Amino acid sequence: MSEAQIAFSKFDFDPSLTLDSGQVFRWSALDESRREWIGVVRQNLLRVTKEGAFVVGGSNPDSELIQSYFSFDEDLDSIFSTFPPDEILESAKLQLRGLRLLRQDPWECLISFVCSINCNIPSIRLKIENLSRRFGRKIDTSLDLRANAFPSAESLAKASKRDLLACKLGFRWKYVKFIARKVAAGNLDLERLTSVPYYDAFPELISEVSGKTFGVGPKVADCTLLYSLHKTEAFPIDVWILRCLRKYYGKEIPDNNSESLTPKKYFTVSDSMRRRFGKYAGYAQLYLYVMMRGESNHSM
DNA sequence: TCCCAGGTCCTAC
DNA sequence: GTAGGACCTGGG
Repeated sequence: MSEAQIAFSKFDFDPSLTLDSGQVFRWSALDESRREWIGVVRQNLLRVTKEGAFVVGGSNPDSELIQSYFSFDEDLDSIFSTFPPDEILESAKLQLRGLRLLRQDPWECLISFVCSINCNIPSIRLKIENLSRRFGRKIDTSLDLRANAFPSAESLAKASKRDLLACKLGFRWKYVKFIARKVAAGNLDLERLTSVPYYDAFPELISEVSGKTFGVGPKVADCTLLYSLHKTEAFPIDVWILRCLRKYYGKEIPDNNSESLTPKKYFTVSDSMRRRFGKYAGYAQLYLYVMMRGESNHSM
């Protein structure tokens, strides 16, 4: 095994909770104990435990990249101390100690959540794996397994409908291709959004064709902003969070009995949660989401 | 065989 | 603005 790039001992970190939280789809547990995980981070293959990360394939990333990926620059207790008194969140914090928000590659994250549209988690993973195997660069590793980096925007922009369908993208193929072309052409600069405030970055991510949105709606945009660009004000609303809010924060949800989530309602609910939880609302979202999945025992 | 899934688009009001 | 249906496809 390679030497540890970075030791995690001084950080509040639970690999199982973090890497199987639904914010990322490229990690697998190496055994039943779920203590060791293997996954792709940009061009590298990493083995991760509670104690540290080991590079087992690809180039040699500096430890800053890994620190940043796990957001070790942020202290979870300090973040929770910014929330208003909240029994539900306090309970989630106790249950989910060591769950961290990641800083993924924004391009991969965006396409991953496009792949998530009307899909369950195993199916999302399959799509991302298929795309990587077919279009991504192979990662050299001494381990007895195959690993590929996530494909570039250029390679997906050039991909044919036939090839994208072969990756089991279904109707999402046209969204992926459209967004890939936009990024490859330089009309959407995701890295630049790192330094752009949440409210300005959000509309830039919503892709449009002649005035109409196409492929990236508010949920996918918010997931990308939160899980990769680290806009912690983002509060993605999906069916699980909606169920959670109805159950615990019912008063803040307009027309509480309707299942549908119109764009206007999305912003109303999301903004209301941003006002409630503040600058780190996205951390609250992550904890509430994982708690809800755990309650229903329906994850994976 | 049928039903559902970390949404989004389209159409008809 | 809003509700309701369609959408590819793998897995229960």
